[in-house]
Amino acid sequence: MGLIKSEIFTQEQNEISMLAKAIAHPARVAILQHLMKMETCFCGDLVNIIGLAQPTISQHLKELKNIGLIKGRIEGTSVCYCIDPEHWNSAKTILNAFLSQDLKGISDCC
Amino acid sequence: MGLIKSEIFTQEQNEISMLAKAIAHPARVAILQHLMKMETCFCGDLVNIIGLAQPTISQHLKELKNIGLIKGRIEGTSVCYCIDPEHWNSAKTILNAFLSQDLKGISDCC
DNA sequence: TCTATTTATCGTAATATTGCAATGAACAAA
DNA sequence: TTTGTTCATTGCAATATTACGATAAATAGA
Repeated sequence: MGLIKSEIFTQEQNEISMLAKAIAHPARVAILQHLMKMETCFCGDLVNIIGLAQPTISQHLKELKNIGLIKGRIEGTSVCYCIDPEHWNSAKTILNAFLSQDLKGISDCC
Repeated sequence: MGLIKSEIFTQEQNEISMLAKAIAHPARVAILQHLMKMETCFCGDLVNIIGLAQPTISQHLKELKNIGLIKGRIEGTSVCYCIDPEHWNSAKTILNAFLSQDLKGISDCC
């Protein structure tokens, strides 16, 4: 089918999986790492740094923007992207809560 | 294409994205949440709890097992799954390191 | 105005993912 | 042995993702 049955899951489960999916590609990981490291706002040289074609980078940026992790501002003929601090922190909180649930009973039973 | 160009990324970037991909489906999130909550080892009633067909659950379990987040032990006619604590903690460390990189310069420039 | 630069969008091909029915394999119990 | 239970695997259809060439849109500078 290729179609996720989101209706049968909780909102939390869907949210966690959607945030994870945003990170589930090395190019998007690279973009986020770069934007985090930059003191100044980062623009479209991502194309040069990452070795993918410009339309491909543009597409990955769009996905990150759609889920809210980054935002962009047009500056002349180029576009300046940066992490959206609020959404980023919100995502961090949600994923951390999921990851740091402690394992009941050490559970190493297999 | 549909094919990720892993060669052009660092091992770290590939690892982060692969771990994220394991979590990038609500059914796998639900399975992991369940296994974390269970004091005892959890078996195949996942099919009843989550509303997906048995082969589908089996497939998701396989993916989680392949990446090492869970492991299974055959017990008579059924199979007992649980979190693999070492790999789980390793995954947690890697993802946390990525998530908690601090944003240089607050970077809210867009 | 004309040209160059930067980025987004469209269209498309290749591959991956999701989901399930059907089936098989392994074991337990009658 | 036969039957039932549990789970994995196979095969397939529908959809999603990844990647890029071609092109458009917007602006800057000559």
